[in-house]
Amino acid sequence: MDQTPPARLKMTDVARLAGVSVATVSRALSGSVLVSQDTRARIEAAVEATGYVVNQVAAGLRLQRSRQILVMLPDIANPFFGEVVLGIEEEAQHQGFGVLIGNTGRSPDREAALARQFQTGAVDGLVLLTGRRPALLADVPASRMVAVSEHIADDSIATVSIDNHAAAIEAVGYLRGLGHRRIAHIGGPAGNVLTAQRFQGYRDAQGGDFDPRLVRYGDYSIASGEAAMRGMLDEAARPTAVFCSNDEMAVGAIRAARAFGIGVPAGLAVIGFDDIPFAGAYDPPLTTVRQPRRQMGRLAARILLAALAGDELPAPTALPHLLVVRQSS
Amino acid sequence: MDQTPPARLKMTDVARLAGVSVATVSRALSGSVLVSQDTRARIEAAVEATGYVVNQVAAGLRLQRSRQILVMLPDIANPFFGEVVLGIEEEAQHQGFGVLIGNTGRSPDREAALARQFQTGAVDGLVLLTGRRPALLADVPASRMVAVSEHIADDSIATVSIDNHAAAIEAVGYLRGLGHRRIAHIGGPAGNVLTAQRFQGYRDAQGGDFDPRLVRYGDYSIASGEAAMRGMLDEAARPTAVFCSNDEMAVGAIRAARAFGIGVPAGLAVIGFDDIPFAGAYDPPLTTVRQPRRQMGRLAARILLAALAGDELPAPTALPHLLVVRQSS
DNA sequence: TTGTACGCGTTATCAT
DNA sequence: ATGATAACGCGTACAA
Repeated sequence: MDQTPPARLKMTDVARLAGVSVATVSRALSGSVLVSQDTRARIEAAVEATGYVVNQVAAGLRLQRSRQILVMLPDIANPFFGEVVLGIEEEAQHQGFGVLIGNTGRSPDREAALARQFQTGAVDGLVLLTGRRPALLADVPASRMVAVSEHIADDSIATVSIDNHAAAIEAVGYLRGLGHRRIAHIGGPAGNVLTAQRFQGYRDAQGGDFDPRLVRYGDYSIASGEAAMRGMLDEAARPTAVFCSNDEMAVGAIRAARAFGIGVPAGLAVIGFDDIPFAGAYDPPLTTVRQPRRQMGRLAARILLAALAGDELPAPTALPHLLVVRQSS
Repeated sequence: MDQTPPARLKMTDVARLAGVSVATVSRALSGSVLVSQDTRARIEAAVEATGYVVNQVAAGLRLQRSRQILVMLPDIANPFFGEVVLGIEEEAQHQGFGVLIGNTGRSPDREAALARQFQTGAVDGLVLLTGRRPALLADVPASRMVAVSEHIADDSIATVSIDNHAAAIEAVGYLRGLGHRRIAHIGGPAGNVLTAQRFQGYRDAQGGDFDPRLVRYGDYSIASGEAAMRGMLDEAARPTAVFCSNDEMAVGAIRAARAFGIGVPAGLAVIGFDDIPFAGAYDPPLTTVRQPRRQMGRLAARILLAALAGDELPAPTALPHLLVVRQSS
């Protein structure tokens, strides 16, 4: 039946229909003032009638930009990142940009493959949720990327995050207010900036009560949180509370406690981080530090798109976090 | 410092360096046989030395394709979709395609805005995780899209999914094997094909024990599952088990039971669907039907890319599911 | 206010 | 086996 695949129409077609040149159509469509009310109306009518849309690939070639941004993240299946992406996508789409997702799976190879996308002109800007700048992107100007959540160490990339140090102090301070002194900490991967910031907050809040034997590191998985907690419960001097660097590890800690016959919060108070959707539904509902993930994504996109348009990169600003107290503490 | 923003090099530059014409470079890079060992080596050396990569935008304009596919989904923050996207991305990247993510948020407006991307030439193909074909895409050939998880009603779009009817029968059959007869069902949004398939399986398994008062519908959220279950526990004749159409609603059902002082699985056996990462970590760990999400994504991408390359669309094949028995039943 | 014509970086056709 | 060159569809000097 549809013998002739309706041959997508081009600007020439619209021009012919409206009885003007392509230049005029182009101007009209890009909102130039250099076009009379009258002809503009005719052109718009023609566009309406045909359902014409500009070919972004051709426009991109001409303008040397693609109106696409790439989000690089370690694990899209993680609910934390998902919600951030939602915010990015919201703002990007609002400004007429498309969003590409690249999963690194924490593998440098995948990272490199993705970075190549950047070189091919398929992408104008980059949002980094990986906590580091891929090696291949060494020569891409900082004004074309923005980092979310994790500050990127060695350079001038704009960053959107909360004040992790303050959030950790607040969480641990809350536990101390409950009377806890032997408070453990399960952090993210060691050596990472984010991990260091939260650890420092924990340490500062603990002050003289700080005990290095109560600090472990995981990889943000439930299993790693459980393993870390088991390790500490095996020791003679057990903690009475634990501050975890994400909600998954907090769940792991609770499972470990349970395995030892320890009740939560009676025998062990637990605080997580992020407030993923499941945190409030767990049993017991998790006390946790909420990050404004959606808002972080939106802001990151806004900063990046502004930078692409030539604006200065803003000084890093921390978004507000919120300690959500539930029944695990 | 870097005064001259290193002006991305083009094929011409490589050609000059290798002492050949652009045509030859293009041929060499696309693996044509029409190029001698010798010159190919020289070209490869030049590429290596400069780090040149083909400009996909320009190639796309010439070839009339973008090597990008768009994944449309209702909610990227949902772990089910996240894992499917992972599979899609894996296969796509393997074949040199980029993946764009479009979040509809179940809003027709967003859907339309996304669909426009398709018309602009920015995208070659489409993966639908939304359970329906957007209105705007009425004239896009079915060979340029593939649906995952939910069969799309009215037409010939290729679909990748499990056998939902069989899976429901298996889940409910398992409960019946445990001696349950008053088995409730909390389904997804009413009117949706997927919901109907699982309901039908439930009904078939229940046979003469089927009782329409034990069927409710939710929106896949924890809250909706909880509300649905509360409704049934309020009634005189309570169910002794419930089969839920996803894990979130199963968690909601457990919370409702708890609020009524009913233990799980002692007072109420619960089965979920999907086996999201949290299912095994919940208390009690959830019995659930596992869908091979990653594999579904990979297969969908493979089918789509094959179709874009001209292959026939395969007949719908169901991927294997797996009833994972844990402690909630 | 509008039109003409060139170029964005590739690939494919046609010569050679 | 290689080279010259015409598209691909659009935006924008420049001319009118």
